[in-house]
Amino acid sequence: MRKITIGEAARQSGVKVPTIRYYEDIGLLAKPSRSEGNQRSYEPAHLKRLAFIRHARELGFEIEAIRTLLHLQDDPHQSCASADAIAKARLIEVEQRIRSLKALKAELEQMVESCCHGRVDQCRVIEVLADHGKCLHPRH
Amino acid sequence: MRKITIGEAARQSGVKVPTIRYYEDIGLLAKPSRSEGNQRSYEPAHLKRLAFIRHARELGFEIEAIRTLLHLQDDPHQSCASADAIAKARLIEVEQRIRSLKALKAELEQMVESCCHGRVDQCRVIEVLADHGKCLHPRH
DNA sequence: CCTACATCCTCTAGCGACTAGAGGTGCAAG
DNA sequence: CTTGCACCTCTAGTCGCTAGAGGATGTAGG
Repeated sequence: MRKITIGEAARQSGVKVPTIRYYEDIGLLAKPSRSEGNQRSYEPAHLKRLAFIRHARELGFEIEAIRTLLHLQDDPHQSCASADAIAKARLIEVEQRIRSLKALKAELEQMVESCCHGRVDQCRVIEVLADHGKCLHPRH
Repeated sequence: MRKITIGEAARQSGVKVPTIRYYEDIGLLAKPSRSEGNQRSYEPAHLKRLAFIRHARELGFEIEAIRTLLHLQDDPHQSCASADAIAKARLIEVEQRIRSLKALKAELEQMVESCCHGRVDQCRVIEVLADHGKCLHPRH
């Protein structure tokens, strides 16, 4: 049998040991069997699950979304419309976030460029922060 | 005198009432005087401060960075190098975040496009999540 | 067999930046 | 005078972990 310890599972999956225990606590990862000395003993199925979770987290999916995706994966006869919807929602979020970060970037660039490199009372950085009206775009 | 209640300060600054109290708790906003009935009573200086804080939060500065920026603002003879450094650091963060979100966006687009719109067992969305190797870029 | 040491166990508390709710008081209009 | 909103304090919850205490287990070398 190819059972491994939590430390080894962490190494192979790239998910930290306390995080693996946390995922078990919140019911995202099935409880593994235990060794005689009460140590967790993981099987390949757990590792697959961890890889899935890690990948989804890297893509910014929330835990609850991942829970749904895992349920979908477990029931392969279901329509994948829900998975599609979750991914699309995430895509829209990411697109919005990029747009708003780009606006921020422009604002910050302007702030930094116009910094007087002198004393605070002439500093554009502080000034712009104090007065939203001095921004490039009134809404960001 | 132009003293206002916390509710009015919230309306004028766009910062929610509990958040204003929270800023007071953590020492970001000076304690206002109180009315006879123990209600907070804000002056224009508080509103300016709140506007500054709100604007900085919108630009994604952390509370501790804002604390530093506020200290700088209070001492206008200081060099603005620190303010400059804080803004530059934030700019770099934002640029990195944009880059990584763009990579995510590409990944998600591919996932969504290749969704079979059928059953889960043929679904690319689930499949890609389960297998990082199917990503556009091995590192995202 | 003993010792050292890494790794494991459970449990609680902390992070940042709020947000929600309970239970009570103040205040202004009808 | 009562209704009803806005205010007060306090505690606890959110998300997704992370850190640390205090103890048990497992393994490698002597």
